[in-house]
Amino acid sequence: MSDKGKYYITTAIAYTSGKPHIGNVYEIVLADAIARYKRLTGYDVRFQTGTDEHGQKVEEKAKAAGVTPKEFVDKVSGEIKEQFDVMNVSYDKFIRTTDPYHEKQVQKIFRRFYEQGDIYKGKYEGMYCQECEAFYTKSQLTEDGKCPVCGHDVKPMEEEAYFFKMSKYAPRLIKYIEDHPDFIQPESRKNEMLNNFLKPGLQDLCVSRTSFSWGIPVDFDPKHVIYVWIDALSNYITGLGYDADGNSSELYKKYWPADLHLIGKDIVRFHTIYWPIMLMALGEPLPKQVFGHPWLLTGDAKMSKSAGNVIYADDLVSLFGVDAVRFIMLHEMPFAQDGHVTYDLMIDRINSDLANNLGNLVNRTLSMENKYFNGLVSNPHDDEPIDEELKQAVSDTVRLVNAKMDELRVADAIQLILDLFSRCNKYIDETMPWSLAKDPNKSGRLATVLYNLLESIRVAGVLLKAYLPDTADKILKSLNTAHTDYDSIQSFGQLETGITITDHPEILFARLNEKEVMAKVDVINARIAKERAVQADKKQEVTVDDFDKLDLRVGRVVSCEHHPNADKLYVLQVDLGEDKPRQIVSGLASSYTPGQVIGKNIVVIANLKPHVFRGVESRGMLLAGKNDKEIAVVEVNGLKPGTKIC
RNA sequence: CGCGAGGUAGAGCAGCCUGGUAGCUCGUCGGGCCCAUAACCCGGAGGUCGUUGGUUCAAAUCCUUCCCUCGCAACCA
Repeated sequence: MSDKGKYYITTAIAYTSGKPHIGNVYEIVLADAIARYKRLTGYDVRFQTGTDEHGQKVEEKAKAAGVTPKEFVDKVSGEIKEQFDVMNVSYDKFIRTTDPYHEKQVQKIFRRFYEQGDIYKGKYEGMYCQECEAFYTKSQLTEDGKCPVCGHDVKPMEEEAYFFKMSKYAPRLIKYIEDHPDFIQPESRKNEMLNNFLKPGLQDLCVSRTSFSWGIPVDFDPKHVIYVWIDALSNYITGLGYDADGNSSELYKKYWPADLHLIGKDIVRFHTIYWPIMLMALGEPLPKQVFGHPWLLTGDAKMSKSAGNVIYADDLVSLFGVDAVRFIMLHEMPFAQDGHVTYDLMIDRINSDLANNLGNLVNRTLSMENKYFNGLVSNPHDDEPIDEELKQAVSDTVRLVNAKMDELRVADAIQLILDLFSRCNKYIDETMPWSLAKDPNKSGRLATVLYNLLESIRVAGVLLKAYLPDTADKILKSLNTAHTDYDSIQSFGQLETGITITDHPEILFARLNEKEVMAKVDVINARIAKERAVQADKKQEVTVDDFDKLDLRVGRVVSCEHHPNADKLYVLQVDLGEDKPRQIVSGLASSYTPGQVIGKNIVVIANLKPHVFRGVESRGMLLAGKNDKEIAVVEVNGLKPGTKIC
């Protein structure tokens, strides 16, 4: 096979805050399909993924779990790797930001930026509001210099931090982006970056923190830890063996710059602005392309544990098998728009595309070859004009798949292969082999027809290696062919004659019964709900004294209006049996109309410290149950306003 | 008027950049076939392409009005 040179592809590294769901895993599978395709077509591919393990969130989660941060990330990084591995992903390197080599290089990189003047020690200045315990910039304050939220006085406070001078490199970056139209994909994101961030002017980026300690320390100023940007983004080069002192590895020299950074659309900014600028500061070449892929959603909602719609890769694999899950992930995702999956849809697609179209085609073809020729492949070239259409479809598919993959349109590429299987099914109807078999004089024609089918299947099988590797192997193995590389599908007719195919055609994808699958899904969902409940209950124990501090009262809602300045808030007047009603601001707008709230007998925390929400004071808080979708207020009936609750 | 995406047959989507008889998959109805995993092949029904106005010989496609949905931001103590 011709050597087309190197191809370095990376995914974003996954943050070790918990077990990743299929939305997270999708990115790795997409990268895997691209990596496998590039390998198939003759590139020397290196594919890197890994985990991002530092930061405040990890520190807090570890504390809550009662383990050290390192113990915590060791566990979660392992879980993440399992989720990747279960998808049969062919990465060459799994990097962790806690790897000693990475940590050392990040320190060196940071120091180098500092020494060459790109990073300076500065002060994070802000106006601090004690009431809100929050920082505000001067421009955020009210006209008379008060806190924009609560209206109290603020005082200047400063915190020491290191900053990266982003603006220095901005003109070069703008030129680079404009000169390389393919650098940011899809193109809409390119405009977003230029118009929203680069052209208005870049702010210097704060690159260190003192507020937590789980991170790589600045070696010359150890009370600072290096913040996520420099730490996480550097993985793309440290994973190859980059050395900031100039002793980079051969691997690095061979593979850098990256040909493709595959990332989620939410972090395009970091990869197309901060990362390139860091590379400029290091004097290293920029990645050739950054692709911000869309999201994989369940139903029409983003996956989240609290919403109860999480789906994990290992569960799906246990239900459908690896290749079916890979197929769903790769095929159901549009190029630039979020993809939606549900169990219904998955069952539907697996049945129609994989079982009926692909699986059945292979099965019926192999069966006929066995039945009519004992599996012995021959090609007497008893050709007819109709065959040309099939052969044309085969060579078109090879060519078009390549074109789609060049544009990273993986779903379209897979669809082309499915269309080829479909064309083969049609060819069977056109030629009617069972009918040829009845006439001994047409044996040559029959053999030719079956040869054309087997060869078409072989070509499709080779192409499938990138997307459904196990299935591709099964197909090619059952044909017993030795011709399985990309060169062998450049012209029709490379399938050997004289070979014997398997006499036990395997069912590649069994048809799924929706009821059976959904029963299993219920079991899985119950398990996930239980896991969630266990986690949610993990609050610190309190004493009766703690509870007694709360003054809970029955209140009757007298009126309810929209907050003048906030969509989700209502302003309620609540009768608590006092002289006059209390004003309470509450976030009920997403679940109730004002009319539904008025007249309700609710529970209010009467002694909560007053708080101002966007200019409206709230004196108390009402109790309500809440998940990601809806809110339901706690109601009591038959008690007078003001009644104490204990 | 905070930023962005989208509204095309019962469902899910393509087409829009580069105007020219509206397409795909699933479902549905009818037919064919029997090699195969009740599968495969053919055909039908079903859409005034969210709304208003405009440009044009011609608009799903370009411009414009309004409506709706979904992300993000703000805000939900």
